[in-house]
Amino acid sequence: MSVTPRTYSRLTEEALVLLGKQIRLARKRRRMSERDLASRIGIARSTLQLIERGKPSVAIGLVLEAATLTGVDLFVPEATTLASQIERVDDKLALMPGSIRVARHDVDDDF
Amino acid sequence: MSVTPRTYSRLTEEALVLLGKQIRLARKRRRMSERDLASRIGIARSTLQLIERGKPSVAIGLVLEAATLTGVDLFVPEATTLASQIERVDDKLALMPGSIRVARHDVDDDF
DNA sequence: TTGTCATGACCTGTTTGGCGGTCATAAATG
DNA sequence: CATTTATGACCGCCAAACAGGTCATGACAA
Repeated sequence: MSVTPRTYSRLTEEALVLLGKQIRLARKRRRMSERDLASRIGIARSTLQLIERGKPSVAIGLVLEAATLTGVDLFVPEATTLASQIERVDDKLALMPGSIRVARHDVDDDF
Repeated sequence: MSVTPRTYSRLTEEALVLLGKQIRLARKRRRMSERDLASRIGIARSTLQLIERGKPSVAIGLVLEAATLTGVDLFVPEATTLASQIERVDDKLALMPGSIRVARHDVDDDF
């Protein structure tokens, strides 16, 4: 008993709640009922309720699917496509060492 | 058998892959090994690997936690706090009808 | 008002995600 | 070079997510 219920950072929880509320708002803007959107995504209505409530345990794919189907943009504030962003990150990743060792004396950087 | 393996929209899959790669890059920037970051988040290394690979089935809370702990900003490109954004969405939600009915003749709007 | 339907909050059974482990390979260090 | 460690890719197990209902309440339409 008493299984230490995983904790999340404040930022994570807020982001989750915000995303859920945005989806809920977008759904209503499009005049879709919970049942409508849920069946459109291919999930149960109970799951959509968890998503709109911002529950951390929901599979991220289902949440993003709800977001895209309601027109909530995840990232991409502007015109840049996701694919191009992936390429940019890939380029940067290629410049990084293949595996990471512990720093000898000092800690991390972030410059 | 053959249980129709759930499909995701292109946008969802790309967003997932991008996010995973960004986390991976940020982790390396901070010179953390998979083991380091995983234990810091409180998850198994195998789970972090799924996150960095962009698997849709991972719990969204774990992914966002990995993002925040590595310094990848989800939304909020600027200074606006998440809490203030939540309030703004709440205000808009308050103006929406409590329940959504089907449109009489035509479909949705998006104005 | 009355009828209809959306929502909120449950609950149960089945499925599957996440954990913890192993092993081989790759890559960094000395 | 040799040594050490990170990474990639597996696998089995068990708790938990998700599906799919039910019911009460509330909100819309007519």
